[in-house]
Amino acid sequence: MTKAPTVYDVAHHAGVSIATVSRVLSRPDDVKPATRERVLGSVAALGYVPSGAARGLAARRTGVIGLFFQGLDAMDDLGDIALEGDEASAGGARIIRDVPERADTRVLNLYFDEVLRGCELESWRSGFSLLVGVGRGDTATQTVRDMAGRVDGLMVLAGSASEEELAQLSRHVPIVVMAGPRRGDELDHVSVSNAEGMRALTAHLIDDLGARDLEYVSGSVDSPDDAERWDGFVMAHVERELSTPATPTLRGDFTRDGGRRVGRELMQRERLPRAVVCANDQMALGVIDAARIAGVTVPDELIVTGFDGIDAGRLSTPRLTTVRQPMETLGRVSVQALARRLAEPKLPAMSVRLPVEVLLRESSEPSSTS
Amino acid sequence: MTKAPTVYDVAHHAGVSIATVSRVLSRPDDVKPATRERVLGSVAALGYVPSGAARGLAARRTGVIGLFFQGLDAMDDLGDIALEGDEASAGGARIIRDVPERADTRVLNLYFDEVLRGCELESWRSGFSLLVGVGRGDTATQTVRDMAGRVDGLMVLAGSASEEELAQLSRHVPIVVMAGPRRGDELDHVSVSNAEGMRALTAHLIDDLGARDLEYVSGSVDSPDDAERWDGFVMAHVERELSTPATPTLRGDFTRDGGRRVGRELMQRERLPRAVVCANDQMALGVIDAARIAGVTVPDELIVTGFDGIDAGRLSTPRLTTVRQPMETLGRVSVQALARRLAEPKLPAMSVRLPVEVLLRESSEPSSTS
DNA sequence: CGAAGCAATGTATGCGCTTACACTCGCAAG
DNA sequence: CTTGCGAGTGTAAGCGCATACATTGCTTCG
Repeated sequence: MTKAPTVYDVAHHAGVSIATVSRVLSRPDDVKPATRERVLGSVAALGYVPSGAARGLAARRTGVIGLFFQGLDAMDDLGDIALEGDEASAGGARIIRDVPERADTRVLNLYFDEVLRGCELESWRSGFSLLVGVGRGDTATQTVRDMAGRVDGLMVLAGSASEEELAQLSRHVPIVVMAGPRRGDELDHVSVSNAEGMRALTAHLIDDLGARDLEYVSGSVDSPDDAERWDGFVMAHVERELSTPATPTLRGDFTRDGGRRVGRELMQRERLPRAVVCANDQMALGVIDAARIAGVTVPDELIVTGFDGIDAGRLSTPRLTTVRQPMETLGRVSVQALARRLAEPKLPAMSVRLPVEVLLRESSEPSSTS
Repeated sequence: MTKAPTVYDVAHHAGVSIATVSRVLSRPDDVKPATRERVLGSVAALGYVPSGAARGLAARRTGVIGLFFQGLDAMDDLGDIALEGDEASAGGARIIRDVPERADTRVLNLYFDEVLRGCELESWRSGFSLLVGVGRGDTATQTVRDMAGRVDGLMVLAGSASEEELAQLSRHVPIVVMAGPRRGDELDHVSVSNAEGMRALTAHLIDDLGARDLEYVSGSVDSPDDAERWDGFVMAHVERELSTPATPTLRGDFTRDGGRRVGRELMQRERLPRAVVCANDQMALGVIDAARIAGVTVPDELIVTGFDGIDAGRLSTPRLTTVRQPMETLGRVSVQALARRLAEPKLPAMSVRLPVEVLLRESSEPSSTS
């Protein structure tokens, strides 16, 4: 934490000019081996660490790409965590009998975790560092602009920023929109076959399992993902000349609790639908919770399906039939798209649509499979 | 993507000097309201985005903190993902009958996901951006130095970088070591009560459940976490004047597959131990897999316990008894520690030790609880 | 033996901002 | 009518690096 050495210090120590130091660090082959070794020796001796800011400023690129997304709702009511005093705090272990009913207070955002992991992975492979930013409420605009000012390229999860905002920012840095519908813009898009997946799943329920009365549980009116899934649901019906309401009748909020609530409402009906098709896995798990409490067996009395393919659905009982999104792949491909755009800025805008997998599991399948 | 406007452009457009523009953006109150509005108008009109690099260089702080960790093993053999052509690729949906036995090829690193989430959360709350970097093999040193050069502070997951490396880097930026044992260094540490937790769990198995012969499954010789957990295991034995081997006899590799392998070996013994205490959850789940295949019931014939408290253990059947680490809290507290260090650089090195929770669930408890 | 060419290194400029300091007012106090 | 002062703004000096261009010292070839 003393004053950090700079190129000048290293140059002086090694008896060369700063240009040579810079070259040793960026294009070592342009320097005579003897000098190179000497410079590297000085670097090590002084503990020199190049300033990313100065480097970025001079070179006009930073080697950092950004990932911006909307924060979790739960972030709002997040308490402070006391940072203990200067001395080591006690630590310790508490024993808890963890019965299944204990409320799960943890904030889960499994969807995004996987996307993030894909981004990390691919950033590493491509030699970029990854700057992760979450926006929340009114600071969101500020945050995303700030990020745009310090990265070479930006990936934005659909819905995290307004289109105008993105359009403006895209004049500074290339932007890849993730998991959103392709708009009439010039941005690069990487998305997922939401409609296709939901359509295929719905078709399976109708054609193969003979279900006729299906209910759709939506997560949020604003979510473009949800809208596309609903479209797929409707499409499968229309193709078979079956009718659906104009808009989803059951509304959750993408959370397990929301699913439970919707499930409870459903269980009070005098007649259950054959299948409940949920816009995501968490809500589906919630519906299954409600069914279990009401003594309704899944899938015999009620088929429940989800969307996303999170781990929790693979580990639940019964395991959840779902449409698995390639979330990690989404992250990876987005980074690749960005890398490509950076390499060739004048390519026309591209739009990649990733295929999904409909995973048939016990929450929908006849028990023979189990 | 045209040439980006700079302070000069904004200043000219608003008819002020660049200093005023800068002030409007950093300390708005120092500027007369009328001028401020005019400048903000120009900013909006030009779509000005300040350069993070220039800002960081001039101000000597960037508002970015870094999180560095060792990459996943699976990163090595990671195939390429084809980025489709310029036109929209087909997308689509494939239907798959997902029987339970299907291999789980996904790379899980649930542990780190939660720490990362905690860091994100708290960074956002503290007004920092988070730069995430993974190191892998020989590029690790390069990566971490690079990060050190562009952040105000750095959090390093224990074991991701050598102590000398950290000592050197800490002369440039404050460093917080996460989840590692406190060394005799001047770095700030945030860690978790590994030994305490394992000791409490082991004591419970011995005292309350009457287990006498316990086996410990270690994950890696190099892991300081593992070493501490082993210490706790031994401690509980020593306190009761029971003996243990000098070093763990069963070795997994922290993966579920590794746990399965160890489990298979165990199942071939003529006499099973009463309990298998695993150094993490994934291995414990693998051991349970092996037990199920061998027809051994958990917990009646064999008690299995894990460590970490990942979701998969909460959702498994039977649910896994484990020691839950406050991983998200670990991330959050680390950010706080760093923020505090940045605010008051000359504070003495601090060491925070977070408490853990021993979660008793059905993989260890008599079935009456179930 | 001299000119040309090349490899290796040095010199000097500027990237876009922050900030110490200088400066200009307008106004209250002397 | 000065002087002093503070609010508001401008001037200018870097921050630490990359890089275009200049320079140097060799080698090579005519």
